[in-house]
Amino acid sequence: MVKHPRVIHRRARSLPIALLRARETVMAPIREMLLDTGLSEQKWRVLRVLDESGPMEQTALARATCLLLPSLTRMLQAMEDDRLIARDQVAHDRRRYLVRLDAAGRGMLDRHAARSEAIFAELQERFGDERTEELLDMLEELAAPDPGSE
Amino acid sequence: MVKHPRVIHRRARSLPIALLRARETVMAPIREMLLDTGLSEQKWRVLRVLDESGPMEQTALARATCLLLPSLTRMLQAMEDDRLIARDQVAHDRRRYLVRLDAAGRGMLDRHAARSEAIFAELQERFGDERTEELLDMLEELAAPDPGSE
DNA sequence: TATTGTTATACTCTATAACTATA
DNA sequence: TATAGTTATAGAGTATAACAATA
Repeated sequence: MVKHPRVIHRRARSLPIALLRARETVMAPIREMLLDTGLSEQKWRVLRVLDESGPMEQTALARATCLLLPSLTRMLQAMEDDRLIARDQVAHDRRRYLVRLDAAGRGMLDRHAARSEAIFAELQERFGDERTEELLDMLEELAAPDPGSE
Repeated sequence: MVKHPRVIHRRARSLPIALLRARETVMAPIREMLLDTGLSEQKWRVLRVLDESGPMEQTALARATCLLLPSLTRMLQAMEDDRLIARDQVAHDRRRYLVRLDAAGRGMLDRHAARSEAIFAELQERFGDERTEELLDMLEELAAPDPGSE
């Protein structure tokens, strides 16, 4: 007599949820920091990506920040008013705009760079330098589109 | 003559953004799957956590799903109407409710278990079994509250 | 005809505070 | 007095489609 295979039927631990929880933990002190700035987490992300990767077109920026283009459009309008970013129309294709950091955005990043790096350093100490790098490598690989698609 | 140390001023790659991008990549096929169910990502998360960890009180469930208690309250009300979950008042403390899967929720999970597991298996193949486990371990450790606080 | 970015709209979740009931 | 959960409310982001301008 063979037992029915469906015994307890507990599923594997969830990678998306693990990623979310890890992110919430890491973001907690950053969120606290952002209270002073009046910036949403998303706008801060826009600044960070521009700082990391330099000027980008909006479609690319949307991908890089994990924001939808319509959401990004409105954020950029507000951020442009606040001199956080500036947009330069591309000469040879006037549909496109190159988004870059503007004075207030650069200032915002500079003012919070020390705190932001301290938060990360604290985490690195808790988690280990090598493992932190390893984790970042794995996450980047996980997010990379499968080779051959670009 | 010593060069000024602030050379290019490029910041370290961002762990929160890396976590977000990885999550978006992993979630993409799940989101597609959820289109059929009519469930939001958050409600799906509630079901998955209950499936993974069994019945829980609402405050614990809010923590586990990374949702705020007021958001969770309204989601649970709708999910209760739809028989996705049920709530049992705790006998010895009538402020508390134990949330558990109900018939429709169990059915929903069962109907999508195969697809959900296939998505994860595909990822595991691309990424390697061991490294996937390792990644999950690291993420859980990262999300763990520092020892001594509980 | 396809692509870049915008506008419109409905909806959901976030976030905070104030509240109820139980302990 | 403190805690579990609810309600209220404002606001921001999500998601989809339709649109304008340009290529």
